[in-house]
Amino acid sequence: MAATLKEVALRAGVSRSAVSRTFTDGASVSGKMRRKVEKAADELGYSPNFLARSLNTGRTKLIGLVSNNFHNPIFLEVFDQFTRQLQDSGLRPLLVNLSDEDSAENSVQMLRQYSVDGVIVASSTLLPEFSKAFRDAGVPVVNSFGRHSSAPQVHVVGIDNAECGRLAARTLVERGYKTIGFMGGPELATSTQDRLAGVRDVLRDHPEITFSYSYADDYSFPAGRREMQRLLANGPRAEAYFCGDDVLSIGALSAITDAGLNVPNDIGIIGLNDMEMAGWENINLTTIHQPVPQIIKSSVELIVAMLDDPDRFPEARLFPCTLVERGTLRAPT
Amino acid sequence: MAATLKEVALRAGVSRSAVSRTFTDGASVSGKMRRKVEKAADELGYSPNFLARSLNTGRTKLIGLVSNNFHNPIFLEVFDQFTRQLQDSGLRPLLVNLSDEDSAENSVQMLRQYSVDGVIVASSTLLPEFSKAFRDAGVPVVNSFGRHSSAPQVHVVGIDNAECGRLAARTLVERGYKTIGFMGGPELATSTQDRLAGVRDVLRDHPEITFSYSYADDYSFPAGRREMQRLLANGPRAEAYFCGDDVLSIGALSAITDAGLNVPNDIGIIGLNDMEMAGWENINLTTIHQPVPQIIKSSVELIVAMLDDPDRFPEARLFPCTLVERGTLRAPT
DNA sequence: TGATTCTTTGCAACCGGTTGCAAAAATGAA
DNA sequence: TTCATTTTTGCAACCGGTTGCAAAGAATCA
Repeated sequence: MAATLKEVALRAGVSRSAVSRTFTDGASVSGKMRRKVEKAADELGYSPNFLARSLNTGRTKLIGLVSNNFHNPIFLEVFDQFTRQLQDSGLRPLLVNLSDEDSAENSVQMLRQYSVDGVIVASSTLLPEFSKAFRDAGVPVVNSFGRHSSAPQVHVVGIDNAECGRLAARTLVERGYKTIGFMGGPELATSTQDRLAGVRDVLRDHPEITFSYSYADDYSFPAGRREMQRLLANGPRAEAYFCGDDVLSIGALSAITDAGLNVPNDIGIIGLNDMEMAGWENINLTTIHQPVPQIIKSSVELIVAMLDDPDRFPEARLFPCTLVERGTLRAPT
Repeated sequence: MAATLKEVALRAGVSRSAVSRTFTDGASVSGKMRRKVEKAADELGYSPNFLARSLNTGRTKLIGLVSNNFHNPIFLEVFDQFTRQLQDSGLRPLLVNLSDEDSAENSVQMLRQYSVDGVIVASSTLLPEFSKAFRDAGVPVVNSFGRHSSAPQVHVVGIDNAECGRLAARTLVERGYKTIGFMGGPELATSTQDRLAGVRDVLRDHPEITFSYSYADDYSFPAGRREMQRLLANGPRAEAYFCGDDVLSIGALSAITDAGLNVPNDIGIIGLNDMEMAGWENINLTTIHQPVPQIIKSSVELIVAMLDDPDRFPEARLFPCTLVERGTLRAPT
C-alpha cells in the first residue's frame, strides 16, 4: 500500500540515497534535487518508515509508559499529561498495563524487543526492582511518582513523601486536633511508610497528641470506605485523619457521612494528590497538592536527557507539595 | 548493548537462518540445532528485534489507540480494558492523545510512519471523517463508542444511542414523571442527537408529558453543574432529567443539592455509562449501564480479524444497555 | 546396498531505510 | 580558460532480521 523509498527514487529518476537525504534533517541535497524528490513523493503519498529508519539510527522514539494503576482517577490526569508531554518532545508512548502480576517479568523483555528508547514507570507502588531491571538491560528509565532515596539507583521524579507527612501533621496540629489518625495506603508501599515517618517526626514534639495508624488495602474508594467503617466501629476514633490519597479520603468521607457524622465538625479529613475530583463541589476535599504536571514535565525532560547520555548519574527530583484548603478540616483555631 | 542474531549465529557456529528459524514459530529446525542455538542465545541474552522482523513480515503488532477523552473518569476504565485485551491478543497499544486539535491531521501520518497494524479510535465525539482517514490510507480501523449507522463506512462498536434514549424515556414515564428534561452532552456529538431522538420516540406517545432539552458544553463535572444551575435558575424545572453521561449527572446532582433540593424527592436524575464512580455510596446514581468490557473485547476481536482481512466489509456491532437502579430516581408507582 | 523420499541446513536476496566514501558536478580564484 | 576547492550525487555496504531455493543429510523402502 504505502509507497517505499525505492519507488520514489525510481519515479524521480534519482538514487535511493537522494530520496533518503531529502527526508533526513541536515543532509546535503541541492534545491533542485529536493524539489524533484518531493514532487515524486507527493504524487506517491510517500512518507518514510520510522521503524526501518530506526534500524540504522538506533532510535525508535518509542517510550514505554508502564503503570499498574488503572483504577485511581488521578491516573487519567497522569496519562493525559504524559501523552501530551511525550508527543511535544516527538516521542511516542507505548502503553503497558501491569495490573496482571504475571506480566511484570515479560514486560521488560517485551519493551526491549520493541527497542524502546526509554521507559517511564509511573507508579508509586511498583517495586524499585522493576525499574532496575530496565537499567540493567541498558534501557534509560525514569520512575515517576516513585520513592525518594538519598542514594537513588534509578532516576526518580516525585514528591518528598516524608515532607508530605510532616505537612499533614503540622496542619492537623495547628488546627488543634488532639487525636490524630493516619489511614495509609498499602502497608508495603514505600510511600506509605515514608509519609507515616513524616507524621511521626512532627508528633514526636507533641506528646499531648494521641496518634494511631492503620492501612487500607489499596488506593481505591471501597478500600477507604471499608477501612473507615472499621475505624468507626472499633474503638475510639480520632478527631482527624490523614488519608493515603484522595480516593481513599473520598471513600472514608462516605463512610463517615453514612455513620451520621459530620465533616469537619465531628471528624476532619485531609487527603493527598489534589486530583480534579477533590475540587468538585460535592466532595470539596482539603488535601495536599501534588504538582502532577511539573513531575511529568520533569520526567519527560529527564528521559530526553538520558537519550543523549544513557549513563547519566541517577538523581532524585523532588517537588514541593502544598496545602489546598477546602471543606473537610476545621479552620485554624 | 543487546545481542543480535548474527552474534548468536557466530557463537553457536551456525548460519543466521538457523538462529532466525529457532525463534520463528512453525519453522523447521532439528532438536539438536535448536538446543545449540538456544544455549548461545541464553548466554548472550538475545531476544529477537520485533521491529526488524516487522520489515519482512509486514506486521508490527502495534495498534494505535487514539482518544480525545482524557478527562472523563470512564476512560480510565476504557484504557485499562483496552490495554489488557490488546496485550492478551499479543498486540501493543501506541497511545495517541488527540486533545490538542492540531494533532488530528498529524496523527494519521504519524501512525502510518510507525506502521501500526491497525487503529482503534476510542471516542464518541471524534468525527467519522477522522476514522475514515485511516481506512482511506489502508489501515484497519475500528471506531469504538462511535455512532451507529445503518450503512457504516468504518467498523463501529458501541451502543444503540437511540435505544438508550428510549430506555431512559420509558423508565422516566413508568416512574410517573410528568415533566421530563434531557440534559445532553455536546450538541454536535451524534450520540447526543441520537439519544434525544430516542427520547422523543417514546414521548410522542405521551402527549401529556412536558418535555424540554438543553446541552452541556462537554462531558465534565463543571459543565453538568453549570447547566443544571442554569436550568434551576431559569424557569420551570423538570421533575426528572436524563443526563448525557454519568459525570454530567454528578455535576447536576451537586448543583441540585447546593440549591437545597433533594434527590430523588424534588428532582430525579438518570445518567448513562454506569462508570465505577456511579456505584460509590456517596453518589449512588441510577444510570444506564453501557457494557464497556464487552464493547472493548469486541473491538479488539474485530481489529484482530481485520489483520487477516483488511477489506472486511464494515459492520456495526451494538450492545444492549440496561438500567441500573440506584438512588436518584423515585420508585415505580 | 542403492534408490527414493523427507527433513534440515546454508546461501543469498530481500524488507525499507541510512551512510561512508569516492567520483562527478558546480563554484571560485587566478 | 585552467586549476583548486567545495558541494552534490550515486555506489555499495550495512542495520537486524526473514525466506525461497537448492544442496546436504537422514530416514525409509526394496
